[in-house]
Amino acid sequence: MNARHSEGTATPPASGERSMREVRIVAGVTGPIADPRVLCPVRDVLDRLGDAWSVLVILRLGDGAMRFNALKRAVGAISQRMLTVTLRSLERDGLVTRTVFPTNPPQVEYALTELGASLAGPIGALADWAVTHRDRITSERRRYDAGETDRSSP
Amino acid sequence: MNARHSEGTATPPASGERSMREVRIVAGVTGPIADPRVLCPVRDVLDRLGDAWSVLVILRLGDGAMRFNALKRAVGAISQRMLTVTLRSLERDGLVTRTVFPTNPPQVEYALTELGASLAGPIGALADWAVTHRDRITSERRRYDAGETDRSSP
DNA sequence: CGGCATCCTCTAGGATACTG
DNA sequence: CAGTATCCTAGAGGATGCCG
Repeated sequence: MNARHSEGTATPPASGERSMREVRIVAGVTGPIADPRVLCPVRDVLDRLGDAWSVLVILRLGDGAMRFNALKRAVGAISQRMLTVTLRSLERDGLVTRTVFPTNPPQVEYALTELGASLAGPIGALADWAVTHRDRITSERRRYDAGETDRSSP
Repeated sequence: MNARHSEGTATPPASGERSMREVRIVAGVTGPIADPRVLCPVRDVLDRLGDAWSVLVILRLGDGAMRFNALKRAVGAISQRMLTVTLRSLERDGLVTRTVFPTNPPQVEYALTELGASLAGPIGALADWAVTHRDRITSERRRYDAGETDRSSP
């Protein structure tokens, strides 16, 4: 057999949870999208947080202001270039402040703005979901990879 | 002057909100990261949702099961290839089901699983944040781009 | 209708080296 | 210390064409 069944048709609105439909409306996804980069608030945020390092940097700055190299060590495998690029873009969006102390050698401190700190909510929601469901996803993934022959053999 | 001040040092824990530090612990970001793709739950989810189309597809499927081409039309500017790729990977993670009806011509229906539907929470949180702060970000961005000369001229 | 397979492009991002 | 500049590669993703 080639078809995989389950759920049939619907999206269960779940018990006390928010409906995906409601979220779609809030997200402004009501018609076809011309360009994935425009007109969708959720995509805006994901463009902002979806890159490899932004969230890791934000989480580190959540503990308080840090200087460039300390931040680099704390984050880990990030390259100097990417830390610079990431911080610039976070600064541009008003999520992070950059303060230069004209000492010698120079000291530069980065810190979350209130706007940046307010991301704790959304990021926390993602973290909770991830922690709750990661085992499930891992097993689903294994199952899928195991039954791969279903797709090619009749 | 070259330094931009604000906030000084700390991350305000805000009124009744969640602290970024707590989120960091939940996210498992307690030591330096060797590879951004491993050991951080939040990064796992963002790798999953951060691409250009996944969330848009998920939001569409939130209204109920859809066939391939209907979904393609609904989403908009997505290419056939990327819709296929996105759906495969969502299916692999157990977020979406794929049901083949052996009619002629063939019909294939996609639907959210319960696991996929449970993303309404986190995605909703992102959407709310985005809608609330998008104007602020836009203006911050404009302000930054305007004062750009500060960085190069002494 | 619902796909693969192929080709081609463009960007994210690492490595390295130099500076105020 | 905290960058900037340059070079280079891998992978994301569009366009196109063929197939059951």
